[in-house]
Amino acid sequence: MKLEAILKSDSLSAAPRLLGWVLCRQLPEGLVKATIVEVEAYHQDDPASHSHRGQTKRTAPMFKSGGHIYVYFTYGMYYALNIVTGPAGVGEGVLIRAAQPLEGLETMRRNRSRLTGKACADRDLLRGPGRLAQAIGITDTSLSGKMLDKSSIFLQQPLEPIAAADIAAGPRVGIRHNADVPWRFYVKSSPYVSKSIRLAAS
DNA sequence: CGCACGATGCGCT
DNA sequence: GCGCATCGTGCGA
Repeated sequence: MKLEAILKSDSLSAAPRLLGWVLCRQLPEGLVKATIVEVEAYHQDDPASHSHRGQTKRTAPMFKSGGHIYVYFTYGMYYALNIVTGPAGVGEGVLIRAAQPLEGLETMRRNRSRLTGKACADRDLLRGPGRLAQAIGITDTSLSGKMLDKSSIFLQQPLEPIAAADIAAGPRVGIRHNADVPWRFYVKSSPYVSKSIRLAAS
């Protein structure tokens, strides 16, 4: 399936289809690549979504057309990366929660250790939205509202398509409202999904 | 191991 | 003020 078609669809359809796509980020030190293994869908009618209470300066990118980027800052210290989906005017998107490192491991390790001061296992480099953003060098919200490809972030087609049988759905992580709906999607066989999910799945 | 809590700043009521 | 689409640490078993 073409990326354009995926990004044009609503977040619930787009989220599982983004699994397996390769997230790429061009940094001064070099190119960094990782395979997306865990995502969550958020849309306007969803009380857990930032777009639910309407458009604000912060959430405006969510209301742009599919393929834009939405970056938000939370818990006083973490950033999280979302891919906006759907038509312009509708506030929805897909949170990238975890990925498997492919290229630029050195750069990612350096980016992560810069904050903690400690070494980080390869498996943990991109496990969780906050860590993922750190590893690929997102240190502010300046990418929010930019378009994929026209910025330093873009997606490449999966090296191998993820089998439908290898995709699982479950409740989303860390939210209060609408916490029961199974709008988190992840690659069942991947050891790179976040820990709470692996516990929930096992 | 698992669990509980503190860090830390911005958007929203 | 409060709460957050989180993470690392420190403690006890």
